[in-house]
Amino acid sequence: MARRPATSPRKNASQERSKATVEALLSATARVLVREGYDHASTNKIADAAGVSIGSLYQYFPTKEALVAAVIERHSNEMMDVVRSSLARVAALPVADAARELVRVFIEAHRIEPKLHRVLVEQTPRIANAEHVEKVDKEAITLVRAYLEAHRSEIVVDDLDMAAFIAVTCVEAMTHTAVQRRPELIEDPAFVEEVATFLVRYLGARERPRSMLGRTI
Amino acid sequence: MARRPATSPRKNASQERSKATVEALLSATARVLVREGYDHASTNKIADAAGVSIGSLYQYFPTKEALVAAVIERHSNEMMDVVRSSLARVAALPVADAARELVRVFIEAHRIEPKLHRVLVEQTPRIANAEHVEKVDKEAITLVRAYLEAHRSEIVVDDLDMAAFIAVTCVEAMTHTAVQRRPELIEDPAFVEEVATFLVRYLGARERPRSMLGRTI
DNA sequence: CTATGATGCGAGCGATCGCTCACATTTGCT
DNA sequence: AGCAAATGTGAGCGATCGCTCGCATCATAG
Repeated sequence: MARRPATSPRKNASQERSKATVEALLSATARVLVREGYDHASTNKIADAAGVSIGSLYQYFPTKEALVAAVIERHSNEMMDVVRSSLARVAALPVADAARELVRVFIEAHRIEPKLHRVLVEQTPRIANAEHVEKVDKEAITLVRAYLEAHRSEIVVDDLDMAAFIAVTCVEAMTHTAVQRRPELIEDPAFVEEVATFLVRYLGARERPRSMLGRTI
Repeated sequence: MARRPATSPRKNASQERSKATVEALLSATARVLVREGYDHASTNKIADAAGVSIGSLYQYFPTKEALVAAVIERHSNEMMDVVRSSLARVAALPVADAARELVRVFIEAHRIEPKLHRVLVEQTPRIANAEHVEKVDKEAITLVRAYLEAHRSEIVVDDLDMAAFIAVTCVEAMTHTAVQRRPELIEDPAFVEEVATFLVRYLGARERPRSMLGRTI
């Protein structure tokens, strides 16, 4: 009898059946988190919403935090995919266009389950959260830095690390804040344009002549 | 007998004694929040830490959330004071200097109990939190907008609302992110300089000639 | 002093939480 | 079919939580 002490999550979900259980748990967790917030999202409620017994929940996730961490990981991976795949096609574009695309892709990434995103960012206990939320930014910074390196002749900033950090942090903040507090801006093309302009002027690339700037909203 | 049903907080803390109790509760709440995080900061622990009985706690604060909300209010008022008083002295300065001061004052504001700030921003239930955290930004945006209006001739942006929103949101984000994830940047004068430059270039004000930009870190 | 209201106290209630475990059912394999 | 492993079940435990309430103590006015 090699059976483990029954507690602790089962190592592998080898059969199809159990994959479905895990999937049901993850999506139920997301739903309950959105509906109840972190504090009131009890494991019993989540198991109910998943149509799964509480015992099964604890066979795949050792704690509530582990369950939420899995949801965070999945969500931030989805966001990273959007960012990665879109930024990959930008390498050859001039700075002004790349900046616009960077802004666009961050907004696009925030369209993925925005309510869940909000709960995860705002209510999730620190330990589980920081690592993954930070990961998106970290990778974006790396990608942007590589782009800036390749386009050094077009820009005037000196410290590429600093510039990439500033660019990503600001775009992320603008996007995040707009999504949470000014939803109307998300639909406004002038907003994308303005934030892109913000970036371009900082990086020092040539932009459209000022006489053409006109009103932007 | 005008005594209320004993429950619900007592209306007024008229005597000196009760003011001290309220003060003890507020500061104990801050301490326990930092030490335990929101979830594990129980009202019993807070009452203990304040050297006050749990009953007294509930005579001044109807719920745990109300108690935390009071701490949030007090903290964000302290931050607003710093921002307000410092920005008031900037009105006459040219854009480049004002931008630098804006960055500096936000960093300064984040020096007030940074650990408490972090817990309040990151772990506090939404309802109590959003209103006050947002208030600092709202007021800063108003102040910055007024400044931009007065200095319109120095800048090239068209939409002052948008510009003020972008400026404040980005400075706040840079500061917040730096405080939480890159503490070394807070002490780095080049960081202030770089973010200020970021702003100035966007606003379109004249800045030091590019030949002088040199390395900034 | 006494009386009265303001303030302080803390055992403990009811609810809920995260989580366990003994057992049942299903699946895969021979 | 038969058996073992994988997977699923849910009553309920112990802990903790937010919070109540009956009562003690303190401050002040008369």
